[in-house]
Amino acid sequence: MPEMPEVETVKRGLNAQVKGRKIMHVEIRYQNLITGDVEQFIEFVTGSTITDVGRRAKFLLIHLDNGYTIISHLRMEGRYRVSADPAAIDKHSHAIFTLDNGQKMIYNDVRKFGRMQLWPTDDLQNNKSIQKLGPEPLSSEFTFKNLKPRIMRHRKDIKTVLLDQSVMSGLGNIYVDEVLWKVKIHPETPANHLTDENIQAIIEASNEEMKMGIESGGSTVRSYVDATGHTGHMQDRLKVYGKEGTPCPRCGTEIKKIKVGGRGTHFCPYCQVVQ
DNA sequence: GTCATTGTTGCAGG
DNA sequence: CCCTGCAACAATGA
Repeated sequence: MPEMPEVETVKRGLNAQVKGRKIMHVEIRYQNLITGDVEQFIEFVTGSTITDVGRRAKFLLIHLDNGYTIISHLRMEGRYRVSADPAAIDKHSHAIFTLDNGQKMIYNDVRKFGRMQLWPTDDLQNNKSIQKLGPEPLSSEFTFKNLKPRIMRHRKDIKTVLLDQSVMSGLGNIYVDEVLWKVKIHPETPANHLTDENIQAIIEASNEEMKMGIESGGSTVRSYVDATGHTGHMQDRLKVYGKEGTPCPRCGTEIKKIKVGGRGTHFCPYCQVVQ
C-alpha cells in the first residue's frame, strides 16, 4: 500500500519514463476515478505535454504544460505502468494515457480507491487536499519547532495523531508502527504526554524510515510495484508491521497486534511503554 | 455472509 | 465552536 516512499518511487519512475512526452489520447474506463468533470479532464489533458512529475506527501503531481496538474492519490493499491504491451492493460486498468512515443501510461487499481483530479498548477496550495497537509519528513519544514505544537495540542493516542495528515504528512499505517517501535513509544500514549525528547526522536525516526523506504524502492506488503513493474524490498526491513507472534528484534518479546483508532497496530509490549 | 484491509471525509455527540 | 471517535466508502480475498 503506497505510502510516501512508494509514491516517491513512482514519481522517479514516471519522470524517467514519461517526462517530456505528449499525451495523445486519454481513456477513462472508471468514471469515479476522476474527481470533478470527466469530460473536462479528458479535454484538458489530451494534447498536453508532461513537464515534470512531483510529489507532496502521498499525492503524486503530474505537471502539464497547459498550466494544469493531475493530482493523483494511489490510496491502497493504485499503480502506474508504462508499457507498449497491450497485455499490460486488464480489467483493473481505469485510466489509459497514450503517449507520443507509442507507449501507454496505465493507471491500474484493483480496489478502485484511488482518485485523480485536475487543478491549476499555480493554485495547488489552495487545493482542498493539499492545503491542509502538515510538514512531511525530509523537508525543511519538518522541524521540532514546527512539529511540537502540532502534536502536543492533541490528547488522543500518538498513533492516531501521527496518521493524521494535517498534523504531519507522509506516514501511513506501516511506517507509523515502525517509527513508534524505533523510538520505544507505546502507540496508545496520549500525544500531549510526550516529552521534547520523544518528539525529537519521532522526527528523527520518521526521517530515517522515509529515507530507508525510498532507498529500498518502497515496500511490497500487498501488491505494490513501481512504474517499471519492479517490486521494492522495504518489506524485508520492517521490524513490527505484520510481525505479530514473532519475537521483537530488540528484546525478544512477542510482537502484539491490537486496534488503535480502528487501525491494525503492531508493537512490542515490553519495549514500547506508555508515557 | 462476515470480517479485515486502506486513507480520507463527514458527522454525531460530548 | 472545538475535539474526539466512529461509520462510511470504494472492492476484494480469506
